Parts: sequence; C-alpha cells; structure tokens
Amino acid sequence: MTEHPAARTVPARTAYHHGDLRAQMIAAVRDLVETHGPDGFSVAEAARRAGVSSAAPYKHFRDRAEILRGVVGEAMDRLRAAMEAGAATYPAGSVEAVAAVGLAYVSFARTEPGVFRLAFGLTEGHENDPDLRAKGEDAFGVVVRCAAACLGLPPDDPHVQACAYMLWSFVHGHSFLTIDSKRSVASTSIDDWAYLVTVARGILGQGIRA
Amino acid sequence: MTEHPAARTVPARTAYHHGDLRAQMIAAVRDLVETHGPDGFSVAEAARRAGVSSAAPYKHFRDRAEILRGVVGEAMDRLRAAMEAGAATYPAGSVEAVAAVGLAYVSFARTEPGVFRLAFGLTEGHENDPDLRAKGEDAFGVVVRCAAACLGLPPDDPHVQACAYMLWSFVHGHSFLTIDSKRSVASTSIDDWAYLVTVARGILGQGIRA
DNA sequence: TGTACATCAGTGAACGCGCGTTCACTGATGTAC
DNA sequence: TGTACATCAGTGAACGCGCGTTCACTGATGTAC
Repeated sequence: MTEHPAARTVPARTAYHHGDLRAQMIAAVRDLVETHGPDGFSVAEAARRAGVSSAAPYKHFRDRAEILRGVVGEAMDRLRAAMEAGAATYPAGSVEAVAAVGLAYVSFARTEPGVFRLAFGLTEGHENDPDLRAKGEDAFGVVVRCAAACLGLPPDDPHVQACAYMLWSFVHGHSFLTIDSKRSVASTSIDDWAYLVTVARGILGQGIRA
Repeated sequence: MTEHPAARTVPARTAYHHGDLRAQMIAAVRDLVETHGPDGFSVAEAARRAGVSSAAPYKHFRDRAEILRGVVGEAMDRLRAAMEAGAATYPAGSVEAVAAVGLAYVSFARTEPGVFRLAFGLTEGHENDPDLRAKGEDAFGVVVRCAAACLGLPPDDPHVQACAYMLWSFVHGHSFLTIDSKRSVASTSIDDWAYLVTVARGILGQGIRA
C-alpha cells in the first residue's frame, strides 16, 4: 500500500482487451501528476502511458474531469486507509494513536505530493462532487473517532469536533508546507513524530480548549 | 489594499502605449485565476482582458512562467503587508497580535482563493525561484517576530522558530480547508477570531512546548 | 522652441503543437440454444 | 460441444480549437542639439 509512484510501472498490454483500463488510467495519471505536477496531465498522454489509443479512455470515463475525479477518489480511499492503519498501531484512545493518524497523513503528502495537491490544491470542478465530499468526510471521521476515544467523549460532542478540526488543520498545513518546502520541520530542529505527538497532546490535553 | 478581485476591473486602454502593462497583466491574471481556478489562465486570455494583443506581454515577461511568478510575487507582497497590518492593530507582544496575523492570512485566502492556491498549491516551477522563496521567508518573518515578542525571546531562539512554524502550519491548513470548504469552522460552532486566539494562546502559552 | 533620431511598447499575422472529443469501425468475449 | 449473435472494449483517423511564442512592422515618446 502507498507504494512510491515512481516505483510503479504501467505494464505493457498484451491482449486486445485491456483487462482493467480504468485502473490503469488512474495509475498512469498518478504517475504523470507526480512527474509533471498536478496540472501536467492530459488524457492523451495518460492513454499513451497505458498503451492504448487516445479514444479508449472514453469507454470508461465520460470526460477528462471524470478521470480526475477517479484519481482523487482513489487517492482519498488510500489516504483514509493509511490513516486507519496508523491509528491501529497504537492503543485506542492514546495520544499516540492520534499522532499516528497525523503521521500517515503527512507521509501520504510527502510520498505523493502531486496527487495530494490534486486532491486538495486544485478545484477544477471536483470540489462539489458528492462522492468526493463523502470520502473527505470519511477521512475526517478517522480523526474524529480517535479524538473522541482520547477525550472519552462521544464523536458528535462539539469539543471533539473542534479538536478534530484543529488537529486536521494542523496536519494539513504541515503537509503543504513540507511538500512546498517553504519550511521544513527539520529546520526547527524538531523531529516529525515528536512534533505530531506534542501537537496532539497540546490540543487534546490540558492545553487548548475551545 | 486586498480589495476583492471581483470588484476590480481592468480598465479599457485609450492610448497606444499602455502605461503599465506589466501591472495590468498581473491584475488580469488575478481576475482570471479567481474566476477559472488556479490553472485556468492563459497568456492570450489575460492579454485580451488587458485590451492588448497577445504578443504585447512578451515585452514585459520572458514567458508564461514569468508572468505566473510575477503574480505570485505580487500576492506574497500583499499577503505580508496584510499580516503586518494585522499585527499592528494590537499591542506588540500580545497574543492578539499573533492571532491578528493569522486572521490576515486566512482572510487573504478567503478573499483570493485562486491566487492563494496559485501561490501555495501549484508548483509549476516557481517553487525554486529565489525571489519568491525570499518573499515567503519575509512573510514567515512576521510570524516569527510576533511570536518572539509574545514569548519575550529573541527571534532566532529555537523555541520561537518552532512555535512560529506551528502557528503557520495551523493557519495555513485552516486557510486551505476553509477555501476547499472541506470543513468550515462554523460547522464546529467556534468563531474565527476566538479560534485563532485560542490556538495562539495554546501554542505560545503554557500549552505546547516542543 | 523645433527638428532628427534612437528607443520603447505596441500590432497583427503566422507557426506548429497537442489537446479533448467524436466517429465509424473491428476484434474479442460471453451467452443462448 | 458447436454455432450464432449481441455486447463489449478496443482502434485510428479526423475535427476544430486555443495556446505559447516569434516575427517584421509601426506608432508614440523622449532626448540631443
């Protein structure tokens, strides 16, 4: 899971029928986006990478925008899965579990900055897709549940929601700054994990109260 | 300053010589980017808006990328100015001054989401421009100085740097989430200013210590 | 103050390019009998 | 098990389009004398 995109290769096709062009197209776009930036992808080039004519993708996607939505949706799924896996590595209710969710988030951004930017930085009309919004909520839900467990409150408690939002803002901003390399945590002499634990403890512990 | 882009209009040209095409191009791109998203701009369309032939911009910019850099640089300047203005509305060294810097940042993002995304979301090669990096550092410097004043420590103190980075992460993430409307602070029943003051107090006060 | 001329900031036509998308088509697959 | 046929997932050629950029040009401006 979350293998580095550069390590992935779109396999050459052998049969006339592709098998799973939809998935291959998404993989090809991921590759492209990591190489040429979030807006450096075209249907034609992605089809070429998938070893297919430029018309073929239209058997699986209505148009360019739908391909994009497919990529973002798939990325959201992987992101949520990574967050859940992160949470599961520490005892439920621990601050470390919360920090691990944050680490998974930052790692995703660092491993696939192009896709991350595509999902959160651009807004080419996919912003109001109900499916993608739902996936976004699902990812947020992971943070909410961890925060709730940690605070010993129900997930729909306003304080839990507020804390979860703070945590997400934090990690989201850190992710962007890191991949923009505007600043690195390294430059502040704190290490990533310690940083996240400190922040989680600060927000969930005695520290910040809305 | 920081007037809403939609309210701005690129004035029709009268004379043969334009006067200040460079600035007009930047204004036109800002308009375009707010209307069509961070990647929805073209040299041709911007020139059209400025009431000029599509070749004219090349008298002022080497190529498309340089126009982009111009827009981002100008935006960075305005952002820093807004942050400084925010800080100046409260006593030096107060937590409120720090929160006001954050509010200026978020307000900028909210007022000009397209430009904000252009500056921070895309990375079409302008990421390593030394000029833009310097402007980014200048903006960060505002946060650092306010944090230093608040903590009573010199600006180059590691703790100050760490706090400033945390504050920036936070505000940066909040800005992105807000304009993506993934989540609104409103949905957590906290108001924006109270939120920023709480966060600033939490990070700079007894709360989070790296 | 008036003229000559260098420089500057535009024009508009043209270029080659790659794109998104459509179209009529064809080869492969799976199902009914 | 074998054949007929509907469906599916490709092809490849073509379309119109807008783009970024160049080019030789020209009108306006400012300076030297």
